[in-house]
Amino acid sequence: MTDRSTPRISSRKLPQQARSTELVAAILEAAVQVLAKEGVHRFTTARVAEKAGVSVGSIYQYFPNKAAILFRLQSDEWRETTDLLKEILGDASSPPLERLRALVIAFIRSECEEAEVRGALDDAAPLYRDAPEAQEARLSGTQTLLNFMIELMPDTPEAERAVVGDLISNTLKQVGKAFSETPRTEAEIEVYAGAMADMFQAYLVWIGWKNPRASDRRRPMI
Amino acid sequence: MTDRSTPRISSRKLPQQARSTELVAAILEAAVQVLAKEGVHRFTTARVAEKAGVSVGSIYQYFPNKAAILFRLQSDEWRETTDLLKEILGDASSPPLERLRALVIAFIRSECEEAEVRGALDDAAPLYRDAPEAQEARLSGTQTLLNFMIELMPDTPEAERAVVGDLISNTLKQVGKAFSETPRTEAEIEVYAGAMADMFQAYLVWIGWKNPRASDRRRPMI
DNA sequence: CCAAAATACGAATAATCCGTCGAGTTACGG
DNA sequence: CCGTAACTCGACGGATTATTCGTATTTTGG
Repeated sequence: MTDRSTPRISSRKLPQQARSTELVAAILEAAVQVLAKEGVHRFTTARVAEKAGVSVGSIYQYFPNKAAILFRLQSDEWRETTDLLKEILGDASSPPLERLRALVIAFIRSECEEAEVRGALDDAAPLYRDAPEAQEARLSGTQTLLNFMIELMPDTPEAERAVVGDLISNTLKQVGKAFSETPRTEAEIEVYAGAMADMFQAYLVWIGWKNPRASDRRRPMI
Repeated sequence: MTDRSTPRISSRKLPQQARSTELVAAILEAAVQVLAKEGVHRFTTARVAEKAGVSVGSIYQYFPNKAAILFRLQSDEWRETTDLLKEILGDASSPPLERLRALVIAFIRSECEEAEVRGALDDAAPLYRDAPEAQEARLSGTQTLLNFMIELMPDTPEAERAVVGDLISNTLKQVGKAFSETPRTEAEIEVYAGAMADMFQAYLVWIGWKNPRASDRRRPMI
């Protein structure tokens, strides 16, 4: 790897004809398989090329380097997850704490479903972590949750809300990741995610009770 | 790396004379420096040897492979942290929830202090994660906390207590790790760790309130 | 002071891997 | 139908690295 300080990691050029589009798709699919079956330290351009039925050179037509393939996979996953969260949070009909609970369960479940690939992607993180695109993407993912915190803690001072939001979203992300690293049954998932939701709820209720203020009549939180 | 399925990772042989003891110490010290300054992917036996002022061959007298050096570093850190926790939890004079708070703050602070090395060690985890010694060590670290949970939730059924304990210790560990990945001021540490302790406390109080039972008179939890 | 054991050395080995390049192939536009 | 551009190929260069092993040096015990 050419190991410049901030490696380019976006696409080298975009596929224009049909065959090259398929080629990129084949590469990505093969990459997932190689990653899941062999792990990061066996994840080589040669192996991906072989699995995809293309040549190494072709990979480098559309990916500037190996890390770019991994980043692309991670990027796609992030997008999917963000969409999932947005969908749940967008349903304004159910009360905030219920939406939070639904979100926790959905998130944990989603992590467990693709644990194989995600675990390997985390191992590979050092390869693309420093790229500016990655930092950007991570930030945007967190932002969605932080905005939702305003709904959950309308009467909490901005500064405290930021800390609490950071704590909750980090817990969700990090603990969810660790939890999904070992295979889980659906029952285990529900119990654990339920407990996590309970913890968030107890915390938020306590915060709400600590900062009563508010226009006096407001639907209680639970 | 010889990449056998379950690589030996413990010491190859023990130093017997004074010079070899110093040599091992020099290797470990150099390893820390290389790791902190260069990162995992620059962590090579050659670089460690050079920094330590010894030869590559000497390294392999006492470490079966590169991963063993990293595992040894991680192992030492785990031991230190475990001792720290035991010390705090052992003080039977202060009430459980206060000890938990002290523990959270001490743990987070300790993570932040050695963030440089720890971050790199996490990146290196794939290299030794599968070794039986590592799995064992991880387990023992968690056990200390789980035992403490009995004190915190005397009236909670065993099954639930296990889940809650796992959730709390995972949160502490994982979120602490993520938090320490960016440099923090002492003030930030206290705010964040305080918030985490608040969250645990709110959760535990809520659980205690949900499972009242108990021999009626028992010192209330807060 | 000597023999044997422990220790230290570092060049050599064997393997791996990323990314390039020039030649060959396929599709497209006119 | 042909010239050009897009595309694909895969051997090869260049670089890095983990680990070994024969040799040299130092310590120890007697």
